[in-house]
Amino acid sequence: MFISSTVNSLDAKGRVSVPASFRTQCSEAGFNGIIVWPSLDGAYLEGGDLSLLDYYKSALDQMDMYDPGREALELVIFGESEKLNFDSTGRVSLPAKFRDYADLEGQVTFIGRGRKFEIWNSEAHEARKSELREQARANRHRMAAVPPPTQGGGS
Amino acid sequence: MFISSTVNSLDAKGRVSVPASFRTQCSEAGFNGIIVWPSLDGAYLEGGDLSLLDYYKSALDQMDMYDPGREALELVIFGESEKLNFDSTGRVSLPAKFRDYADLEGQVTFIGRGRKFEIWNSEAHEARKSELREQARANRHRMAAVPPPTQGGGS
DNA sequence: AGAATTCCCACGCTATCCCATATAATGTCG
DNA sequence: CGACATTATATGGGATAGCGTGGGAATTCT
Repeated sequence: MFISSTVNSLDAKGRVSVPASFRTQCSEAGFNGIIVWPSLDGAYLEGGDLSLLDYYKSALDQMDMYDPGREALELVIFGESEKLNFDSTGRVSLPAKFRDYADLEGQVTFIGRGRKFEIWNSEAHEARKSELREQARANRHRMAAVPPPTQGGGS
Repeated sequence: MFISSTVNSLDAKGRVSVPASFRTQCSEAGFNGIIVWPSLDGAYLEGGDLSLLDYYKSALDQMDMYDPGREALELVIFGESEKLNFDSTGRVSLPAKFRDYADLEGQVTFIGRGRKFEIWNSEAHEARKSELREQARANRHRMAAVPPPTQGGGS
């Protein structure tokens, strides 16, 4: 799982170090790099490991082959994603189109989100943080309805 | 899987470079080139590697041998397709009928779609992009019902 | 023979590789 | 318990190889 946030810097060549914990995550999934795409929900990037694409592929394979919705999803999910390899020191180089889309320069923030993660312009992410916390407060009661874990010492 | 989009240019001789990642895809499938045909849905081309024809063949084999629909599908899918070899630098030359059909000249865009890919006049594709994203947003909830991938050690 | 296509080589750009350095985290030993 | 050594991580820059592109020569087809 991708957890925690890290701020790293984007250099003049468009390269950025992927947080070490994310890297081991991804390598274990079978591809020495990350999958990145522009988010559908705002000016930021989303990313994950290779298993995510397999996940989408099986999900889409269950839809009718010529469902227009499926076609649009395929084009956006596969067409706008990029496979970015790690270099020997664990960096990826972000294509210009991605940097433009998410307004990335200087400091960028990686935010773990479980199965995937987000990449933000650090300032932009700071700006939305307080609003996010409010929204989390307002919604937290909605996630109570889960059976408790089997006994064990809940610490 | 065919993922990511690339803009390449069509030269005066009707040649265009196939994106490198697509090329390795195709070569691994056993044919040093691509399969291309005019789309049934609009003024653009679709393409894939050799395995795609097998895929369609099995799909068609499940229909009744003398189903008129099957005949039409066979004629369109197999009859309109062309195998285009890569030259030594990874280009294919698009036949005039394809260039005309998809209005290709100057810049063309290859868009990965998982099992296959699309080839568009770059301007035409840019024009439909925002609509595609909207459609993807509207449909993404429909693909939620899939068991998660068998990822590495679930912690 | 003419036209079109395919093959081949050369160029420029960009991304990738590789090494060096800086900073932080961890471990070890007095 | 604190000072130092060692490892892991992040960053910067120069060298190199890969990719896309253009044009000429050889080949094929009609």
